Amino acid sequence: MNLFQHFQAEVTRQIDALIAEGALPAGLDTTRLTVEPPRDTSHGDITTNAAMVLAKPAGMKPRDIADLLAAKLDALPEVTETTVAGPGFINMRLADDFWHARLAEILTTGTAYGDSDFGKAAGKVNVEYVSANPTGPLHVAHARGAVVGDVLARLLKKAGYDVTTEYYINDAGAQVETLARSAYLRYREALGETVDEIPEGMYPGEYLIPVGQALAEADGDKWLNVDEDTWLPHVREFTVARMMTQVKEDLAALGIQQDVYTSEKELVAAGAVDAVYQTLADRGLIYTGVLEPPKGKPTPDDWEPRPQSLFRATEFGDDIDRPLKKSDGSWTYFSNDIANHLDKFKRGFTQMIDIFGADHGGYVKRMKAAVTAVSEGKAELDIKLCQMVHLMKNGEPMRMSKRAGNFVTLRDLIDEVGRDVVRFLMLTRKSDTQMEFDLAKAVEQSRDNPVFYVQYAHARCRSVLRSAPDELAGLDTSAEALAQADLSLLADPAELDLVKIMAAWPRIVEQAAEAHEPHRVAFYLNDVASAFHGLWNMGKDDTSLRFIQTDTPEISRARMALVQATATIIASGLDVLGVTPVEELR
RNA sequence: GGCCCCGUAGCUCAGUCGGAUAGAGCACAGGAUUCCUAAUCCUGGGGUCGCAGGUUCAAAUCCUGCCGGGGUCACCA
Repeated sequence: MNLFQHFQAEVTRQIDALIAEGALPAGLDTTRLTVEPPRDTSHGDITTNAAMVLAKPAGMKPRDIADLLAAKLDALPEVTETTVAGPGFINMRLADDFWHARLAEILTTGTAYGDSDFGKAAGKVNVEYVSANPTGPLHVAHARGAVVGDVLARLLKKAGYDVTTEYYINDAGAQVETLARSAYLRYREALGETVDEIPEGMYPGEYLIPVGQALAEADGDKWLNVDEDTWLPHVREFTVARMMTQVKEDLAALGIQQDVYTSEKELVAAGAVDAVYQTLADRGLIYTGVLEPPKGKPTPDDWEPRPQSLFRATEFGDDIDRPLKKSDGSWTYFSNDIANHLDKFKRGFTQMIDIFGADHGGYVKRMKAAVTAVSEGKAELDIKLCQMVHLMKNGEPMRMSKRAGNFVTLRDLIDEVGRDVVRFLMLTRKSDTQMEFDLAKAVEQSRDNPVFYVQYAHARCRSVLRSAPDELAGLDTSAEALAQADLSLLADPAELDLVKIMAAWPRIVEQAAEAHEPHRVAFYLNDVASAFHGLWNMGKDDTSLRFIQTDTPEISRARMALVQATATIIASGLDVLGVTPVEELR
């Protein structure tokens, strides 16, 4: 249960009661009313701005409304204390029983705690991420987008959304042809020819050597003495397929497997682009025009003012109208991507989320404009831009050149620090701010390393639970058994504080999902771990606060419930992040 | 020059569809070891929320204009 939502409904009910009594005028709008945790916990457990929101429409002073409402709320069984403070906040303190019930709820629900049907009514959501060109293995630069997209999808699922994850394969266009020509050189090499140097503009990477070998093995010299027109389509298919296999393997190493892979080439071949062009043309959204060269910077050498097919993106909030065809008459990348998004809309997605790198920032407005146009305003596109990640080692920036033998591929990074560490650390910053990723800190076991810090808290919990049966005469530490413990014995403020933080998890899930901000989960887990470590250390100063009290088994049992719940919450959060909780850290 | 993102403590960053006295970690100073270990915790100082206006009961948050950093700017993807 999201307790804040629960009390928001309660506050609204009490307002209705006051209206029925004639104490407040009818017809008040309560949509801006919020029930939240107060900024300062000394103010209470929950707070509402109801009185301030209602003051103007009711034509009353905020404090007067607050006094009326506070008297009503004070009568609720879960509320032990209400105060009116500041400009008209109503602060409430909740009964210990209420918090104990939340603890029991966590234990009986397990890691499903925080699951919600919040997103049920939102319609189908599509999250497209990575979508890297299949011209080579994934680079470290892809790591952030991959993690952000994957965790966002997991988060949305937990919040009740109907989510599909997708990878758009850019297998049309000139770059995959260049890839094919590069692979062809490796193929000739495999058949014994000497290729001194990979020409400028080709892909020189060694990863194409096995591709050439595999092709030679499969087809022998079949493609050796034929025209490019003959071999190119086959070599292209062959190479792209190999590259995509590798991309999928690299993503799998990060724990990512997308639901749907859409091929740009197949969309084009199926006529989807022609169709969307026709649709837009029929609606008068395409015209032939000449674009101005960009101002404020030198005009490109090959600039030629020429008439081209333009999409009226400016009608949907873009800055200029955007070209749909290249000078050779073929579709632009943008055209194909419009077809891609229309295809998603036709498959029933009314909410689309694209995860892009920050270098695609200039593409955002036109794509949103296109989605509005092709869906006639019925679909919504959110684009999350992931800023660059600077790889560091001991505070020194790492040059990521292949020549220096440094890390270049995503796989290298995973091999170096591990999948869980990559996943967690990519979420320790908001996605739209640049971040540094320090390879030394990433594997360090210290407070500096949030992955470790959270895992350590979980391991401590598990450790105590493992040793409890020995020290407490075979105590049953299963969650079901512990939910039956006398939780009223948890009365220390520090213990209750931990419960309160854990009880906030459902709200965190909903809010992070709604905001499309998966990093909030990582920050929340840090808070849970911090509260737990703090409680742990209190037992060092005051042994009566230790979890295991051999002479008072009932207290121990209640505290085991607290520890079990903490492990559960951390595991639940880590599950959203796709990180495995560890049992021990030895 | 246009557009997008960022600007919060010495450093790295949080900050809830606008809410009360703006928070955390690092660093610095001092202190705490029978549960998983001081790999952790506690206490302390530290701020014109880039600048200037505006909107209102209330602005780090929304609007406008500047300053600084990054990205991007027909036909590539």
